[in-house]
Formats: sequence, C-alpha cells, structure tokens
Amino acid sequence: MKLQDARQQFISSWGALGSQWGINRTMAQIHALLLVSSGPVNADYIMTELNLSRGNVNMNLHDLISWGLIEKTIIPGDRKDYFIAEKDIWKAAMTIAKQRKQRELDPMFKILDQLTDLEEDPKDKDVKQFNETIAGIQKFASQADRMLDGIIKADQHWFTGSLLKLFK
Amino acid sequence: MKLQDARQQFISSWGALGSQWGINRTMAQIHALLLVSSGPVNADYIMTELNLSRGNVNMNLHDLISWGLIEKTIIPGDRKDYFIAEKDIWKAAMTIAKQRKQRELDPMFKILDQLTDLEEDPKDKDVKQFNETIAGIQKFASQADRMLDGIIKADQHWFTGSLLKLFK
DNA sequence: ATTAATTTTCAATATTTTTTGAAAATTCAG
DNA sequence: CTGAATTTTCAAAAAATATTGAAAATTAAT
Repeated sequence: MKLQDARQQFISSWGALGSQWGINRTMAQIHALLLVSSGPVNADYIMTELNLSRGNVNMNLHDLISWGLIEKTIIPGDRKDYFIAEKDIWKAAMTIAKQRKQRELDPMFKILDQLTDLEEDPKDKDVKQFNETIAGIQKFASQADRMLDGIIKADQHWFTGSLLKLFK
Repeated sequence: MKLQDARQQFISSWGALGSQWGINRTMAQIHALLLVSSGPVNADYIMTELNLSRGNVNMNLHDLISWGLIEKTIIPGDRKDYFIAEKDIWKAAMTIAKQRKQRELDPMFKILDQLTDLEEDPKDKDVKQFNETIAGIQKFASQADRMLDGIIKADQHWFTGSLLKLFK
C-alpha cells in the first residue's frame, strides 16, 4: 500500500472512531493528520489535505489545543501558525481520560451526591431501589476514580512492566 | 428532594452523559428509568414516563437488549412484554466495555494491521512517522486490551479488595 | 500609522442523527 | 380460524450537530 492511501485510511478510521465516542469527526481527523505528520503543519495545509473550510479548521485546532492534544509552534520568518501533535499515544490517551473525567464524569457524580437522602419513606420499594441504584453507581465511580488516578500517576514504563502482568 | 424529582434528574443526567459518549440519549434515559425501577416495566409505561413514541421506545429497548443491559420478562396473564435492567453497575459497565471494544475498537485495530509494511522507502521521514504512529497505537492497544481482559475476568470483589489497593 | 497577512467569529446552511406515527406484521385467546 | 392486542418497521419530519464563508478583528512588518 502507498503512503498516501494508508494515511487517508488512517485519518478516516480515526475520525470514525472518534465520532462513535462523542468526539467531533473533524477534530479527530485533524488530530490523526497531525499524528502522522513528521513536522509542524499550518491551517492551509489541513484545509487542503482534508477539504475543510478555514473556519472549521480554526475552531477544531483550538479545541484540540484546549484538550491538550496538540500545540502551536511558530516557524521563524513565517507569519502563519503551525501545529504539532503530542506523538506519545500513552500521554495522549491519559490526557483525554483525565479531561473527560473532569469535564463530563465529575459533574455527573456531583449531581448524584445531591440525589441521596430523599425526604421520603426509605421503606418504600421504589425509594429503596432508587437509593440502591445511586449508591451502586457512586461506589463504582469511586473505584474507577481511584483506578484512573493510579494509572495516570504511574508512568507508562512502570505500567507496562509491572502492573500489566497482573492482568495476564 | 422528592423521589419523582430525583428520578427525573437522574434520568436526565444519565441521558446527557450517554450522549456525550456516543450513546443515544433516549437509550440511556430508558436504561436509567429501568435502573431505578423496582420491578418489570412495559413499553407503555416508558412512553408515558419519558414522553416518547412507541416506535422509538421499541427500537431502543431492542438496542438495550442487544447491548445485554436489559432483558425481557413476561408477566403471567399479561400480553405485554416487560423489561428489567441488570442492576449491578459493575456488571453493566463491564458489559458495555466488552461490547464497545468488540464492536468499535477491534475493527479499528484490524485496519491498523493492514497499514503496516508500506511499499515505500522506510527511510523517508513521512513514512517513518507514519509507521511509528501506527506502531505506537498498536502497542497501546494491546496493553489496554490485556488490561481490559484482566479486569473483565476479575470479579468485582477481587478487584475491589486486592487490585484497587495498588492504586492508592 | 498604514496595510497586507492571518486568525477569529458567527449567522446562515448543510449534514447527520433521532424521533415520530401509522401501516404492516405478529401473537395469541377464544 | 378470527380478530383484537401488541410489536415491529420504516419513510417522512424534526431536532441536533457540524460546516461554511465572508466580515470583523488582530497581528506584525515597513
């Protein structure tokens, strides 16, 4: 297979995967393009390569920066902004995990906290089921939480070398 | 807070969370409703409670069944179908993780396999970067894969008791 | 200070996804 | 078998989301 076809297929698959997981397809494609680019890349290049408008590219580049997945660099003597992706997939994945937890999961758990202690008969079977469900989710969340913290703190090498053996 | 308000808020939050993660909002809401319901529930009840059309409820119930998150039960003497959710959140989460891996991640990794061994000069910097990126993702994927298998195999109790301590 | 290059914004437009609702199919009691 | 109850299907409509493109804002060289 030729490089151009392979790149195209990777970008397209990465975009499809992203959109299945609630990440804007275009953002994922731009991320993919930067991941396979050997050097800094500017907005015009992305526009051409992925057939997108300037506005769209601009917005998604900013989202990618706010996710911490890419960064802006300048090339001396060039007025244009250039962008480059974090190439270490482990770091990128941890970055995404951390962010999504903070942005989406934490607010949910905060709401769950407000749903404990109903001012109703705790003997009622519906009240009971509700309380049990909320408590179950909270317990699960706190477990997952601690696990994620642990994984994030651990560096990849320790994780690969020692921890992963536990899951053989 | 009153039960009805709390239920409503839980259902709405669960739906919003689902849609952020690529899960149909309505499906997540129906799932939430079943999670907080103390007994089997039929389509008409869901239609009324969540203000949805019969077709929509029917389709999403079937999706939930295909995800393995709910099951159909019958009530003797009643022609209607009834539904009940798996209430163990640990089990539900593992079910979702397993399914999404199989349905969405595995196909992606299969594609990545096809993108190795380009018929081009491996010394070229773009070819090099492409190969490195693909290889990096594959390595990460296989680590995550083994970890997920391990977690799925472990039952919740062992996980909570022994493994989680590693992440203190 | 001027102006050309570049980036940003955002209302309008286009696309994708979800929902509806009624017809068709199925089920099952009598 | 009949027909009423229930479920399923799916084309059309609605809603949600993403994209465009051109005007406004910003930047920086002279």
